[in-house]
Amino acid sequence: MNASATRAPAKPTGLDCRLAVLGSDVRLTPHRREVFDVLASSTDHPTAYDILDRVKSRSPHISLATVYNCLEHLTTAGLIKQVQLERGQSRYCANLHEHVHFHCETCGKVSDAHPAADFDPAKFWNLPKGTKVTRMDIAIHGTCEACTAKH
Amino acid sequence: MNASATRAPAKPTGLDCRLAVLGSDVRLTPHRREVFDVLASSTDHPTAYDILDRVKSRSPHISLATVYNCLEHLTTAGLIKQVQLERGQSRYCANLHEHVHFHCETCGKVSDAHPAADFDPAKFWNLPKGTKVTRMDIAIHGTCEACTAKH
DNA sequence: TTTTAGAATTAGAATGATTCTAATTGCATT
DNA sequence: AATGCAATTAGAATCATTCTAATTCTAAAA
Repeated sequence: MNASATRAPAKPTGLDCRLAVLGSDVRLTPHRREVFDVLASSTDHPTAYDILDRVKSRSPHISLATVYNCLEHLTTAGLIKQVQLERGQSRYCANLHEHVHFHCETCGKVSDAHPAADFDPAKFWNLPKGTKVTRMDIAIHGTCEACTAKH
Repeated sequence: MNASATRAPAKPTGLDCRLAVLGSDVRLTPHRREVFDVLASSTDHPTAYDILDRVKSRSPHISLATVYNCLEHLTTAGLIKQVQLERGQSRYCANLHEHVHFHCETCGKVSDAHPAADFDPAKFWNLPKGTKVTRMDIAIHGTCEACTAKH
């Protein structure tokens, strides 16, 4: 799957440098870096197409296939998260803090909400003993502040 | 969208009977009833194809399009819920109680988990004042009891 | 340096799930 | 019995994504 699996680990020089975050192991090629940067500077949970549009301003020739490829590698490496709020397009987000997604059904915007410090979600559901939790996807749908105000 | 919008409400006789649950308003045609019954007697969160297979034992000529159509009407009426656990096929469920979905990443099974009585999810996330919550989708991914035991 | 092998990138084809379309059938009031 | 809308159907179309095969790039080996 990655270089280190099929040959001796390369010395990280040039493109082969890796982001040593969270045990990730991705070659940070220019495109992957751009996709990551776009996401890191976005708070609106863009779709693959949104990301393509934004990256194109720097790399006009990047293809949709490459965007998907970059997103897959960055997701696998744990640098970004894929978010499935409804059927159809996936959205992506670079906020790695524990958070939930609020989706406004009126204006369509998606924002992050962070849990209170003492929130321990697992204990609120009666999961059978022995169940292991690896991740939770929590999506809250409703009407955001601004849309509620406009009533 | 439904009959009552375009003509005077019909007296509920024959196929035109409606399920007076939760303010819903669906014509309960034989196919819709079968789709609903299949779902009501399933705990495994079947996909549209799964439902097609099961309904076919009673109605061999039912088409996939009709299954989708029935699912849409039942969902709109609030009689069933559409569940999006991962990208790809949607799943459906007739459990209308407040619950979350546990998805075992090892065996793929999906089960319901019910929250503790004192669970008030909204207060755990710092949503801006004025935000209205209409529904929450909570999916927990991990390893189920049985798969953990097999280790 | 040149070579070479594996990755990355690309355009376009293929896939999978769902939605749409147009034609047909069925039901319930006129 | 006639009429009109809703339900059903098969198949086409669509959408998002994944796959394929060809090309280009990169970094270690020679």
